Order: sequence, then C-alpha cells, then structure tokens
Amino acid sequence: MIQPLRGMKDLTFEESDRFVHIVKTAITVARSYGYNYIETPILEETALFKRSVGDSSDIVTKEMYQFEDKGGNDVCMRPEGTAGIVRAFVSAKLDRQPMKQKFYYYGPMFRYERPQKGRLRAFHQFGCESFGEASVYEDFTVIVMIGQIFDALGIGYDLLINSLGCQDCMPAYREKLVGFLTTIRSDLCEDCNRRISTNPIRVLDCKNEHCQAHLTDSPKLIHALCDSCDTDFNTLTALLDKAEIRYTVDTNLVRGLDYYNKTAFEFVSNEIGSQSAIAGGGRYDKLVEYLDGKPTPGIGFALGIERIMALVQMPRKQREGYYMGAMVPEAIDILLRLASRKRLEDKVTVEYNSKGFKSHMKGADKAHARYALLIGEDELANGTVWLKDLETKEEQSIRIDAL
RNA sequence: GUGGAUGUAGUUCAGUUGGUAGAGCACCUGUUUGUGGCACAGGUUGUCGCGGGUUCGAGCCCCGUCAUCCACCCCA
Repeated sequence: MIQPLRGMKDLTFEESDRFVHIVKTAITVARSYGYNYIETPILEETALFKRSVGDSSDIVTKEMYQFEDKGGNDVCMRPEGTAGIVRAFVSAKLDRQPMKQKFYYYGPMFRYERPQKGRLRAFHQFGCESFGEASVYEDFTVIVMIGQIFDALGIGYDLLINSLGCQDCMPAYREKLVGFLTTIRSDLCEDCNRRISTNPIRVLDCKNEHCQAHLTDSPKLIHALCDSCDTDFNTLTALLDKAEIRYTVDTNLVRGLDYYNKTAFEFVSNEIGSQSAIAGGGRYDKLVEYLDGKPTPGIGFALGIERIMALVQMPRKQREGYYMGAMVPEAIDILLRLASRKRLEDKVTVEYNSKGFKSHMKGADKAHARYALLIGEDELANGTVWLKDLETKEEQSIRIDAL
C-alpha cells in the first residue's frame, strides 16, 4: 500500500468539512474588507524566495523543496505565500497603477521540516496582502480583520506586536546591537554567534535560556525607533487600546522572514502545543522594490489552517435532504427521475439496490437524511411515493406528479 | 538536523515469565419480508509496520529500517 509522504496528510469527512469552513469564513471576512482572490503557482524560481524571504533565513537555507526541473531551472515549491503574490503583483505591472490593491489567497505551502503537532511538510495557509497603503491605519485594520476571522470561528487567541523599524532606524540599531552582542559573544550559543554576522536581530528571539539570560540588557529596537516609526507604533497601540483589543508588546518578536519592517504581529493560542502561532504577518514596504517593482508599501498576514483546525468546533450536523429507496426493482427508474428533479433544489441520496423497508429506514438514518422517500408495491401500483420526515416523524403518501 | 515514546482488526486499545491472536466501538444479518436512532442475539475483519537475527517455537528478546506522536529548533 502506498502511504502519503512524511508530514503530508489527506483530509476527509469531518476534517475536510472543518478545513472548508475555515477557508469560507476567512474569505467572507476578507471580501468584506475589499480583498480579491489571487491564484499563483505553487512552483516558483528559487531566486524569488532567496531574494524575498532571505538568504540567511532558516526557511530558505534548510527547509525548501528545491530541485532542478527537466529544463534545468532551479525551482522550488513555495514555502510561504507572500513572495509569490508580490512576484505576481510585479509581473502584472500592478505596481504602475496608482490604485491600492488587495488580494487574498489560500493553498498548500511546503517546508521540509521534522513533522510535529501543528507542523506538517505540506500545510495550508490563508493569507491577505494589501499593496499601496503606507498608513498605520491599515496595520490596525489588518489586525482587526484577523481578530474578526477568529471571532467568527469562535476561537480565542493572544496578540503579540512589535515594531521592526525601517530603513532609517534599523541600520543604526543593528550596528548598536552587533556592538553589544560582540561584548557578550562568549556567553552566546553557537547559532547566535553565527547570527551576529548573518542576521543579528534573530539573536533576540533565540530560545536558548542561557542566551536569553544574557540578553536582558540588550538594546531594544523599540527604544531606538526613528520619529516616524515611533509615532506609527504609538498610533497603532492607541488604536488597539481604543478598540479594546488586548495585545502584548513583545520586543523579541522577530519574524523569521527578512522582508518585514515596521509593524510585526503574531496571533498565538496556548491550546495547541508548542507550535502555537496561528497567524502572523506584518509590513513589508521594501519587498516590491526588492523584486524589481516600483516602490510600493505593503502589509499582509497568513494564518495556518491546520493549526486552526485543532481549535475549531463544528456545529452539529443537521439532517438534510432526501434518501430515496425502492422495495421493488421496477421502481428504481422512477426514483432516478425523481432524484434528478429534486437535486435542483436539495441534496439527494439514492439507494440503487431494492431491499426491505426496515433496511431502507436504517439506510436513511445512516445517510443523515431529513426525509425518507420510498416506493414499494402499493406505491408503484398507485403512482404515489411514501414520504417520512425523520425529524418530526410525520409521514404521508404523495402522488408522484405532485412532487 | 537532535532527543524521547509508540507501531497488533476499519478504529481505540489489551495481549501476563517467548507456546501459532482478543475486547469495546464501527460494520453486516436477524429479533413481524412496511417504520430509523435504543436494546438483544449472531456474524465478518488481522502478512501483530517492514527486513534480518536468536530459539524447537517470536506480537513478546536482539539488530536494522520505515512511519507516527511529542519535545528541541523553526514557524503558520
């Protein structure tokens, strides 16, 4: 028997129902904020992710499904959604249009990691990207929107926010941080020592307790922001306060993708184990430029559908539609005709085997049908059908042409 | 990539000191060949993850391998 690949899962029945429910809910909310659906290829040129997600990020250095295709191109399966959307945005020359553009997407992402609870190699994200809006009000709006999706799904969350600064304040801060880190270099773990030169910001959220103990006195970016970034961050927190959205400022929140700047946020749940991030995102004002477009500010987020599935309770299934069965073989033709008519307006299950009454009743119950519609000898002779509402238990005989 | 636990029926699991497999649920049939969910009776289902080794004999012991789960790491 052929099994699915490691870290990849088939979703059926109750699980796929929950998957669809989450996507539908997210789409409904996103559309109400003016987002339109965008579909982009799963396979992209490897260079796209190196340039956007970042050459030094874990995602790019060790987690990509990367290979050479039959034409000799260096390609990979998308490990995240934003890069492809931005590439599509630039490819379509939408960066030349003055109007603001908002897109939502959902689909599979691939990362070659060790599977764990809430971490698959093929997993699904729903995400939104908003282009052309530099205002911090958009940052606020995006956060509100995510909260609204979670509220609609009936799940709780904690919100973490941070500011990563911009071109003006980040480089100076970075230099200051490298200076500090160099002084405590010998107390830091191997990874952190490497990060000092490759990506010093990531040292801040190192999970190593020993490192964290030495980092308490590290310079905080939040205290080194330029006026514009500082003002925006204060505006954001004020807006959240006014809207009564609870949040925690986490100065160590560093998104693992290099393209983020200014506002960064993460939604976490404490009910699903160690892989607790259920949504994350932030602003990426330079990304369009990195990918050869005209300077265009952007902000977006993605939510992990499988992780959210673990939190969502589906409403109990109601009985619906018809179960049709015959107790004499000659009646099945009639049922088929009835079924195609009824299917224009309702769900219909037809049992093709003629069998006993009781067996049909059990079948109707199993099919979770609202109505059992049966034809036996008497009905066939009279040109009627026997119909029972399995919820109210009412039953009646109806002429076939009256249905 | 590192560490720990686990792989036995469709599913959840039991299987005592090694003696050729069992339970609940599910499924099928029946308990009035025209009344479902409940109850009762009966029944079906297994290369005991895979490969090798030890042994008269392995689900059980040993080695390898693959997979799953959990944690680290990383992130959605």
